[in-house]
Amino acid sequence: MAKQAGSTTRGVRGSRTGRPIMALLDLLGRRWTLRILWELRDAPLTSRSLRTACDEVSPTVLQARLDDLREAGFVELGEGGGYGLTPLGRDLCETFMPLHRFAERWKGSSRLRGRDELRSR
Amino acid sequence: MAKQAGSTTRGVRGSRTGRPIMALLDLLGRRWTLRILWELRDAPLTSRSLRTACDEVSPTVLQARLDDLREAGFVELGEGGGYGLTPLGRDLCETFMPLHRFAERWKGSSRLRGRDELRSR
DNA sequence: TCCCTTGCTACGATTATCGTAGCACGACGC
DNA sequence: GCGTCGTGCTACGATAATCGTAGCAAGGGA
Repeated sequence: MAKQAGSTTRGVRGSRTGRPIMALLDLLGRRWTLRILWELRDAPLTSRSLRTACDEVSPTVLQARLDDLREAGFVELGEGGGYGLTPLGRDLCETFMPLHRFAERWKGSSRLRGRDELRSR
Repeated sequence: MAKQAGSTTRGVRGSRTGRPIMALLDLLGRRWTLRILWELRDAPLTSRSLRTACDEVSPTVLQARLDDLREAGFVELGEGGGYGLTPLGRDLCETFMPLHRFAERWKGSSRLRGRDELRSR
């Protein structure tokens, strides 16, 4: 068991605390989860175009996150293929929309350092 | 350089895309980041009580995330000790507050499976 | 001095994520 | 039938992030 990425069969960390906010924060705190939801905000995407949209994520994690999000009921796989948000997932995305405005304001406060120091890539 | 956790000196992934929302989604997508912000939402906490509040995170990651959040301008270390939100960080937390309501509704939709399948822990 | 708490770090072990390649299936044209 | 394309999805070795335990230096009382 615990196949490769191991997130599919693990459930949502913190779900036993009885506080759904913790389970939600944990789910959204996994890498690429927020990004995937963000990229699906407008229209459904196929797994491959979603991968392209997410800066060529490795398909391993992409599938793991899609499984997580499907299990959570935020994302579904359409009949003709392509991943899209469920009504619930759309609600969640609406909740995140103010983040866009905030991000712009954040940049405006010159907190994002100008110099690019991405030496590890 | 690139000390241990390596996130302090890495900058925010996606910052070179010019889209601050990407940098923000990446920062918030790191483990424990959302949780830390959530735990600081009311009052400042010392590093140790913050660690307790976050279900005993390992101090390595806690310090790394605190460095990230301080660098981003969301969190600051008070003079008498204890970490608290900056005005900007408080704004970000306000943006996240609707998430609490959503999480309750999410639980209500019986999406969080009743059975606890935490077999890997 | 002793004790306690603060923020913070070292370092080996474990886990998640990455990157490349590839599978099975179905729809198309020929 | 046959080849070619796209779909969702997986294997697996390599790399990076996270964990867990222990510990440091500095400061504040008693």
